[in-house]
Amino acid sequence: MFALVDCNNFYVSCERAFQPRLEGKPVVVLSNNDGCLISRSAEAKALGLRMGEPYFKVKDLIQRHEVRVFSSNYALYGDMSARVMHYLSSVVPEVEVYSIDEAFLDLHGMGRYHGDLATLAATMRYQIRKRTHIPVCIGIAPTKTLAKLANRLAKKSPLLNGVLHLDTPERVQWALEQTPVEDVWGIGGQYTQKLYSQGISTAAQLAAMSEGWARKQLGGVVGARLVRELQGTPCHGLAPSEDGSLSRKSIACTRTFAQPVSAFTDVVAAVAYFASRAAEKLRRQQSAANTLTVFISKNRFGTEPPPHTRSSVLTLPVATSDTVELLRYTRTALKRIWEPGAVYRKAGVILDGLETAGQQQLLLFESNEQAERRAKLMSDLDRLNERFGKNTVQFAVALPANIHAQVPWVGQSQWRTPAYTTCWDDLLFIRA
DNA sequence: TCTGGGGTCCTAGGACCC
DNA sequence: TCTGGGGTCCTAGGACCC
Repeated sequence: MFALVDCNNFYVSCERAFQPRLEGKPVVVLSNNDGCLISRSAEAKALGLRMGEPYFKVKDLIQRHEVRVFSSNYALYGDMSARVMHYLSSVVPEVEVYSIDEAFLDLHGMGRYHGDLATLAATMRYQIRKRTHIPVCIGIAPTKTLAKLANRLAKKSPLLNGVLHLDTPERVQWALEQTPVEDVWGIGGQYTQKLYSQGISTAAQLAAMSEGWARKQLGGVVGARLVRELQGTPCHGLAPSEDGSLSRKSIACTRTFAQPVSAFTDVVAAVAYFASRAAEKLRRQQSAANTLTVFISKNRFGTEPPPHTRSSVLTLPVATSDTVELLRYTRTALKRIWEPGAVYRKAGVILDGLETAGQQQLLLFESNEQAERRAKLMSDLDRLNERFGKNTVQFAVALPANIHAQVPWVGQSQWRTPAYTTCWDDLLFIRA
C-alpha cells in the first residue's frame, strides 16, 4: 500500500501559518517576478482565479475582491516543507519526498503496528496540522497512481476528513468512476484531447483499456505503466529520499528578465550569475556536473514565429562543481548561440550528468595541490555566503556593468513576507 | 507595460565502435 | 544485386509533473 500526503494550497498555507487572520480570506501567491498565480486558497479558487494565470490579467478581479497577494518566499516554504517531511520520516520508515509539498509513503506492514491505515493517516494529518499549521490530505491505495487519485478525492469531499483509503476493489472502481480522465496523474493537455476524441472521459474508462492500446496511444512504456497502475498493478516503486532532502539528477537556474536585455555584457553577466547559483546548489548536494547547457530566449508571446530559444550544450572533459571552471564554459557556450541585435527576455544555465563529487580525475597538468586550492576556494566561498547571506562574495563577471543600477535579471517581488524561520532578522515579532 | 522556475522520463536518429 | 548485429554516446524534442 502507498500513501500520498499532499499539503493543501501549500504556499498559501505557509503564509497563513504566520498570519492566521488570513484564514477564510481569498489569498494567492505569485511566481518569481510576480508573474503568475502559483498557489490559491479555496476562496481564491472560488472567485475563478486559475492556476498559472498571469497576474496582470486578473489584477482587477483581485483588487475588486480584496484578494491578499504574496510574492513567493522559497526560504520560508522550503523550511516549512522540511518540517512536514521530518515529521513523516519519524512515523514511517520509507518516505519519498516527491516535491516541496508532497510525499509518498510505503505503508507495507504498517498495519501490523498501527492497526487501521486510515486511522494512522488521520493521526498524521492531525499531528502535521498541530506542529506546522499546514493542512494536508492523505490518499491510500495499492499503487502510486491510485494513491494520487484517492488524495484528490479526499481533498474534494469534506465528508472524508482529508483521508481516503481505497482498500477494496469496489472502492477503487468507485474512485475511478468519480475521476475525470484529465485529473489522472500523467494525463496532461495533449493526452486529454486525444482521449476525449476517442470517447474516453473518465479514469474508469481509461483503466478498462488494454496495455497494448495504451502503449500505442500514450507515449509508449509510460502509457502502459499508467494504465497498469490504474488497474492496480504497481509499476512505480518508492524512491526513498535519504535525510529527507532531494538529490537531483539535474540542476538549473533560469530567469525571465525584469526588463528585456540586448547587450552582450549584460547577458554574459546574467548567465554567469545563474551559473554561480547552479554551482552552489551542485556543491550543496555534493555533486559534480558532466554537461552544461546555456540557453537564451526571445519574447515567446510576441508575433515572431518560433523558435524563441537557442541553446548550447557542452560536454565537459571532467565532471566539476568549480564555479571558476563552469563560468569559463558558460561564456564559451553563450558565444556559440549569441545573435547580435536580438532582444532577450530570459536565459538560463542547466547542469546535467551529475555524479558524486570527489571522484573526478585531476585535470591534465594540474597538481594535487592546485586541485586542493580550488576546492578550498569554493568551500570558503560557500561558507561566507552561508554565514553572511547570499551574494556576499560574488564573481565580478556576474555583476552588471553599472552596479548601482537595477539588475535586470533579478526580478521584482513586491509582496514578499519575511523568512520567519530561517533568518534571525526576520523572526516574528509579537507585541505583548 | 506586465506572461515562473524548477524537475522527470522516454523516444528517435545519427555517429561511432567492435 | 548482395551488403550484420550489437552496443554506447550525444542531441533534440516531446510529454508530463509540481
